[in-house]
Amino acid sequence: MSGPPAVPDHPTPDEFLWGWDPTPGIVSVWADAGGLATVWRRRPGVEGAVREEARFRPWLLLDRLDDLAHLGDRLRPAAAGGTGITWRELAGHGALRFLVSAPDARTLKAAILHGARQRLGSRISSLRDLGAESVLSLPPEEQYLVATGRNYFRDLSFDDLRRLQFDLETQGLDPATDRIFMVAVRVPSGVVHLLEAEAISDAGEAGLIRRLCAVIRDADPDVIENHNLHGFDLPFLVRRASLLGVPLDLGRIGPPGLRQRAAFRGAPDESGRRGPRRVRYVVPGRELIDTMDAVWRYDFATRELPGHGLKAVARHLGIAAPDRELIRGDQVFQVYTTDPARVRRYAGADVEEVSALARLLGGAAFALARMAPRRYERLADAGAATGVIDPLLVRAYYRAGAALPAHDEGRQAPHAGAALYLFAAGVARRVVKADVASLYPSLMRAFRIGPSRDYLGAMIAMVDQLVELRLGAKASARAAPPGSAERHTHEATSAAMKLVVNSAYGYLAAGGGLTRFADLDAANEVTRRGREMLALICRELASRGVTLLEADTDGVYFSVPHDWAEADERRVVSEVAALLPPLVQLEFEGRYQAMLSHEPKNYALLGYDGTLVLKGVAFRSSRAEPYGRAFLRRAIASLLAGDVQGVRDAFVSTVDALRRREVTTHDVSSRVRLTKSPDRYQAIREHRREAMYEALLAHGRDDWRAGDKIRVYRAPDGWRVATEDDDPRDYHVEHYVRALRDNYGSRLARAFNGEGFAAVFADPQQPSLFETDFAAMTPTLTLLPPGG
DNA sequence: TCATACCGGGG
DNA sequence: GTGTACGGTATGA
Repeated sequence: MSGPPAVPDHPTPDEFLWGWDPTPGIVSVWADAGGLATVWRRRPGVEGAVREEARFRPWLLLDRLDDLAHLGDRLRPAAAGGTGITWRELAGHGALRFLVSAPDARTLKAAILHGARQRLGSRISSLRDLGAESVLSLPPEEQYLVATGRNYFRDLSFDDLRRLQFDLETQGLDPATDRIFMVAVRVPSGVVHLLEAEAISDAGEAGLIRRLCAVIRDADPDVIENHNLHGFDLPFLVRRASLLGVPLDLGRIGPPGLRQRAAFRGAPDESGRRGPRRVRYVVPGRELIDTMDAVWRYDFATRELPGHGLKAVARHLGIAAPDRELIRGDQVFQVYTTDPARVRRYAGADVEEVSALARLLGGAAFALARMAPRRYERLADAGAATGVIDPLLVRAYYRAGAALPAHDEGRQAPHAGAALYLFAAGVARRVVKADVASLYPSLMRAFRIGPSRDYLGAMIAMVDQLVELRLGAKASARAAPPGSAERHTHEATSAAMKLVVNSAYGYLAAGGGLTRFADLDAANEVTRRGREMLALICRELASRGVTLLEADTDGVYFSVPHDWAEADERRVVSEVAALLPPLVQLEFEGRYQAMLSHEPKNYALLGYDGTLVLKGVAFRSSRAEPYGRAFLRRAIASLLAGDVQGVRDAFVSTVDALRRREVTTHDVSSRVRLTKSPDRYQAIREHRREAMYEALLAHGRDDWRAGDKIRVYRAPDGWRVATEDDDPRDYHVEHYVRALRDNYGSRLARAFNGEGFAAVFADPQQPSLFETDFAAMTPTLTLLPPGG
């Protein structure tokens, strides 16, 4: 490859990121193969959206013109100003170098297929059969947005959108048999309508669906939201409406009925049911947003949510009302028959929470839609690499008039990942954490590592710009009043930029089957630089007199000598930071009284304010029994305070409490999930008995459902079911005594030598030959050999 | 015991 | 036309 080829136009990095057409206020786009784009725009504070129609020329990219040669002189160069099918050869090195367009995508497609069949045979039935290496064809809306340089939401803030939430209440989960009996609808003004079927009958349900459509048409929202909208409410509604023969007239134009698009997550495809083929519903003029997607994306970054259900998330994020009505899913309809007011409160709370959740977490997708040439609803459920970066790159090359590289499946190069070292195990004091902010994007910028085939340098230019812009967005967010729309928009912009920047590396590593510019060599170079950087940081820290504890990918824990002050800690971090390339920033992240280092990625930290944080599966197993969990926290708190006597006391008192049966049944029970239904278990019971189910049956229960969670505990003769209102304390004491030492005590073992551990966790009822002076013992730190 | 298959959510 | 990921549990060999 020679140097970068000349390209006819010179898009700016600004245009890579933001497009170039300043048209403000676009809230939805719908385009068809005939080259008609319908655009809805609104002005802040004005209730109605304006509908505009625009003509565009459908276009696609080909690797050759051969298949259009049969058109003869009906195929004309774009420069000659033809109105039929035209072509233009793009500059640069990419395989997809012919931009062809026509007034109608269908005639263009038909012409290509006609030629392709002559060349390759009749098995070619769609453009897809030509392969991604030969053709790039975008959905009509994206063709329009790429070609015009327009984007959604310019000059709008999230609160300028007209958003509507609706939530179905049904008799059950199966639309073949269960009816919709209530729908809660929150319209953009904030008013909540509770629509109810006048009777539990075909006519009653059909009337309910008609009223739902009428409320939505009246409110005329830009956006329709719910939690699991695409996984439950829409497919359920579509199915019921079809069974009842009610038209679903929800769009802003066109005939009634929802359209479908292929999606990875969504409802199962009704026709073919092999593989992960799913569909999502689409409607002209409105964006259908599932808050579960936003929750998913949020949890991917934070990994702190207890679950992804609406109620759990709302509670966790502090948007659930304190008196929030809760009803178990399988009881909703039954409660409705006896206490309908309760179900109304419940359904109303659902839509209120969805609205708050969408506002809290939906901003990132909103901000992305101001950059990438895709519909807002697509950006809300797309992965960052294929869903955001790829469209941005395609637009950058289109704008430059530059040929696009085709997907390259490439080789499956072995990929070396991040570095992980455990330098020491046991208890360390005066611990400091230092880490590199956004390590991988920083390395890409610092060493100019980008996809080798990105000859415009668009990806690095975008990462550079996003990182810089994000600093500005963060500052603007801080400057804006808390809770204001302005602050919200800036925070969302910052979050969206972080998402894109952090996925740039993932884009490289994803492999050519997924992303157009994938480059495993570049990805390997990023991780290699990362390992090198981490090793350098560790080496330089160690040479300044600290003790290294654990290093993982982009951060390192170390302990400092006893006579160092915080200023000394900060000084070594800045000294080492100064040795790194300018764009790689090592930061002082935190300091702790003490750390228990157990295994890689498994440790406990005691802050100077006394807070104890446990990290890793060894310390936070969901199956852990409450008594063990409580013991572990108490013992580790003592251990990190250097109080071995306290650890011994925690163990002895827990053992004593078990033997005196002072521990409740609940506290020795653990939560398990039932996977077999009663029927299924009965079917295999003679063949193979399973303790959990036997316990349930012995408990007199045969009405459970697959997926239910129960608590069980060990009795001397097997497993039993623990219930809320019964506390028989007939558990197998010695089983739990053993578990206390083997499952929980063992997590402190690295802080002792063998004899010390044996003494601390010795059975209090079996006096040893000599007394141990626990108060004189100190937890130890063991330096591990490199590579261990 | 280890490998793999499947789940998450919605009423 | 799409293209997730991650940690847990259940299962089967």
